[in-house]
Amino acid sequence: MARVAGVSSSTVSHVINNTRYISPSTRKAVLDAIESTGYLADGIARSLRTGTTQSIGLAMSALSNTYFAAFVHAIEKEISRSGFSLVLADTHDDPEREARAVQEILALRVDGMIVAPTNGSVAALDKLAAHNVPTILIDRVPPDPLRRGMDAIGVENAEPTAQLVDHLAEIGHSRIAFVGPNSALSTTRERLEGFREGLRRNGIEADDELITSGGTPENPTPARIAQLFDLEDPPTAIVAGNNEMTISVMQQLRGHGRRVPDDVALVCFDDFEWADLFAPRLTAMAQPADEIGRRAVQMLFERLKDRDLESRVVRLPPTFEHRDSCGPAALHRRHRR
Amino acid sequence: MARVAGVSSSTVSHVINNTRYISPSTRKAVLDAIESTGYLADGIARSLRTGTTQSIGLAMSALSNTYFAAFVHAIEKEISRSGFSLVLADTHDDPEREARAVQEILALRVDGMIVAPTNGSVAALDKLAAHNVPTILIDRVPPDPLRRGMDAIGVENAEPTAQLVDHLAEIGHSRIAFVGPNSALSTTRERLEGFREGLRRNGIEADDELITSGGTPENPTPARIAQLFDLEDPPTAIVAGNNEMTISVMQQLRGHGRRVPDDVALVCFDDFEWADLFAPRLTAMAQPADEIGRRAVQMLFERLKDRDLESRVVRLPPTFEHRDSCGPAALHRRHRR
DNA sequence: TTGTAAGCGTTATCAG
DNA sequence: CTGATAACGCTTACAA
Repeated sequence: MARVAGVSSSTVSHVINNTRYISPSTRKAVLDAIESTGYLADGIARSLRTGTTQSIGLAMSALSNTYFAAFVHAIEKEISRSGFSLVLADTHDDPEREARAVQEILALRVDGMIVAPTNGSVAALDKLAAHNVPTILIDRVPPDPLRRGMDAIGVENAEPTAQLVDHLAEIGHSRIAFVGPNSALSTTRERLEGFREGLRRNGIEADDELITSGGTPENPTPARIAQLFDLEDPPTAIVAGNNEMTISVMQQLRGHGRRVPDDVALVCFDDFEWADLFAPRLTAMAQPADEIGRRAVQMLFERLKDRDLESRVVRLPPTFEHRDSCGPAALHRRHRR
Repeated sequence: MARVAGVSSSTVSHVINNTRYISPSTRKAVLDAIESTGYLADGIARSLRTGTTQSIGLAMSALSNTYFAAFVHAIEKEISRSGFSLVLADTHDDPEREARAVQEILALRVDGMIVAPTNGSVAALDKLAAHNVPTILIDRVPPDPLRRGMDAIGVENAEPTAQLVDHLAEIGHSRIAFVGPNSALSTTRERLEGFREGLRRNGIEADDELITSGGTPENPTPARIAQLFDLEDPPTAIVAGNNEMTISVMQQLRGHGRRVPDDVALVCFDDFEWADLFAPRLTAMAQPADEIGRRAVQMLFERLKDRDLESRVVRLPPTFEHRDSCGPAALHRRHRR
């Protein structure tokens, strides 16, 4: 390549990177040679030399969960704005697969990482910390103090879930169920806590029969949800703990021939893009997924610039999308204070 | 690293890769050293040396389009099964951004690529061909002969779309509109062709007023759809050309106060995971996205093994999901032959 | 204004 | 059975 332009390799490097003055004539010669040969600098060799890959890794159960798609979208957009590339690996919310995913991504020597930790992900986080890779935790904000060099960003969970319960209580429900995903996730724990607080402050006694979260191979989520309807005194309202659970609940409801909102009220954490367009129009707590993704990337870039930044934890509020999966809006208004 | 284990760097390399016999004692010494230092081989240096990165690139408008999420999911799963990593870039269905995306991914020296070409993507494909990167085209199968070293996989478009029209004609519709995405995409062209064939074979004259595809800045898709309802003789049935269009149509329908299926029948190309659970339950042509994604990866790996393979083009059939967005099923049966 | 040469961390060849 | 050493394709002092 240096040969075809008739110059030295360092000159080529300098014109590509604009890193020192080059006479117009030789610059043109090099540019022409690049054009004609279709030359593209080898990022691998460059990375080996400079120690930076201009790429960042993303590890989450990104693809099984439609809600995460919005995250990935926002993250990709923000990253590519800076000319960085995105390396993606799915953790399937399993600590072991997560560790493997992180290991693989790390081998590519990404400059930074964004991880939606699956609780029990000490192995993966330890590895990240050991290798001193700037990391942003997203969605699930661990309660324990953050490791050095890590930030976290996610949504508020407890109070908004309590508000969902408030809403159901206001319109007269007291047999309220909670259907959550994997109970080891910090988001689930916080939402469940909010659920209990909601019951408490509305004077409703908690009934553990109405709380189900996580699935096991022997008793998977669908079966757990179905059990709710076989109770002697079944729930009249359900709080779905996330996107996936909402779908699961709807499936079981259909299987049992119950309609929303006529037979049972449903509110959910996480919104759907199409929630307005199809019936039942779900009343939901909508996460600002776009902003969370965008800010996660920004925080990462800030940390890339200054690796000694203090660890930061950011919580963003979700917004209450009031639709009619708890019954027609008119009915609610009647009950409101 | 070699020092801490008290051996040479080549020995370390050989124990990591199991590439020649090492005495149990030294092997143990090396393994211990790896363990204690948390050493992780530098993939960058390795790649520079071996010329393979164990990563493959994916360029599609992956994230704006929910339907593609299923592709990405399937692709990621299949790739990680082989221990490869996934580098992702969004093309936003724009040739220029696509070229940039491909360039960036190429700089990372991925071993192969999967691309959902945005028609007009000659630049990107030329670059791929010039750099001799094994490439699989997915979703949009170009009609022209494939470049050397490229395969293509996608769904059948024309006949299935004609079947959608058959269905509408059978239950008595003759004012049938087609709402398609970007008309430059091969999928759109094929589906539109199928739409026309469907009209033809059902003895319905095509009315160009009822065909809208692609949006321009001056006349975006929502406006185009809205115009359909302002016609003197508006459509009584609509064929949505993909996922996104289905949502757009539903939005406009709501804006105009028309209900599905009571006021207008709707069928669509592309299915939704939740289509069974919410009303209207959409009658749809469901793509085997999982299989397409999986086979795309398999084809790529085959080509990685043998770069002189003949170019292959694979078309998979979608399945007709008959639900009730054209009116209750009973009504249809009455009209069926 | 440009060229020379060292070195990034591996793997592969060749000796021993 | 293991160790030197060259080479992968860049960037960056340093020299000219």
